[in-house]
Amino acid sequence: MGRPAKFTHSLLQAAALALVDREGLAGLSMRALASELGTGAMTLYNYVSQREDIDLLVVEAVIGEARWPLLDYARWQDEVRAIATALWQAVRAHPHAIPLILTRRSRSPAVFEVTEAMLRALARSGRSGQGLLVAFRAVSGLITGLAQAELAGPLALQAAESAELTIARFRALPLDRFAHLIDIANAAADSTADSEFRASLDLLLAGLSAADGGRAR
Amino acid sequence: MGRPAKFTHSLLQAAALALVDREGLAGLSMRALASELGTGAMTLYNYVSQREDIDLLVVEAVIGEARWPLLDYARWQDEVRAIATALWQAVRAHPHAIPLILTRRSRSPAVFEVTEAMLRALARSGRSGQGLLVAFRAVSGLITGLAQAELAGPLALQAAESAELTIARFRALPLDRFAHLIDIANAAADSTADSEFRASLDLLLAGLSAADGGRAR
DNA sequence: ACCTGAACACCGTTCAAGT
DNA sequence: ACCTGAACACCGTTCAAGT
Repeated sequence: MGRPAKFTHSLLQAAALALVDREGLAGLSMRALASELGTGAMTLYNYVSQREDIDLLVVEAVIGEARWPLLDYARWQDEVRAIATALWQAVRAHPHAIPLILTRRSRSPAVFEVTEAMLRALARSGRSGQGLLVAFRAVSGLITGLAQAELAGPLALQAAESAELTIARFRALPLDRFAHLIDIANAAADSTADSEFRASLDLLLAGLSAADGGRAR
Repeated sequence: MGRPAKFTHSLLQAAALALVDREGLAGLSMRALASELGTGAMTLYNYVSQREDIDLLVVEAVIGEARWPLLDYARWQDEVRAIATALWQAVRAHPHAIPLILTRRSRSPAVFEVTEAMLRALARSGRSGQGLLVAFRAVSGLITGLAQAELAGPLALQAAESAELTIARFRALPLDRFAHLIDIANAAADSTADSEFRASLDLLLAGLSAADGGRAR
């Protein structure tokens, strides 16, 4: 007989994202999420079939936050930039969730919607089929790759380390063997993640604009 | 008094990578790695200080496998492509390890060496400082981003799913709302990850070649 | 110095039972 | 239909003790 459900899918989603934002990824367990909702762990299995599904809810919540101005962009490059930037900002607003976004394949409507919007903008360059696929791979690869670089690349900050300390560590390397690494570590000190994202996206857009629309492939 | 050590750092490393390759990431636990080496879990703590260090050993092992021809590349673009491709292939040779490479920050000599080599090649374009940093972010972001796309992007295969089934799923989407998504899903069927990597790297290299070397930034 | 078993505080999930 | 506690097979790690 129809007992009304105690929770909803989107309630779990919101609670899971809040928990990750507050406690970090290690704090996201079935037991912790359940107690956040005032129930026992097994209750969650009425809404998801496995732990992994909770991760997907979080990914969907983050990507679903991406919003960009719905204008008639005169240049397709500006439209691509607007969508890419919106995704970048949504991801960066939830740094603890980044590993999930990097490693979980989501097939939620929110992901499909933003993907299609990005493809629509890229298609205005005259691309379709494999040319469009490659352009999409390159742009979305750059977004996730840049988010990843800050999280885990050689220049990423150690957990509780200041930027100064990171640079100091690089300055301690042998100058003759790691001259360029030391150079960019210094440059990173006067730089922001946002400006690096903007500039590297511009590099890729220059390449996308120069090519023939991928039709020759 | 000096009892000889039973294992070595690099023995752990090799065993950990072999375990991940064979059993997947979920199979890499302190207990499993220890029993692989014929000892108890606690013995490992004589070589690493925490579980996380095992992950770093694996990342280092994979990146350390990158090898490229040490030629006098006439064009810096070809040198960048050679190093980027070597990294790409090393990563793709160990698909189970990809989530670790995406999420663990490694500061091992192997990572520093290949980073410096990449920077040396990129610097030949006339870049230094922030221009070099951005070029590096873009190239390495593209490598990890493309590896990630195959693992977890919207077009990634489900765990045990055939390419045909993935495409069938996309074909079932409403054509009017997801026309481009369906288009690239079809294109992906006639494409390989290697060719997509090559083509998207070429797009970025075109952008890097067109720009002024980043000195105007 | 290096090795290691017992024990502790977690974890996801199966099972069986409740309404 | 939905809820839930007990129990099971894991996990990383602390502790204390061995050589």
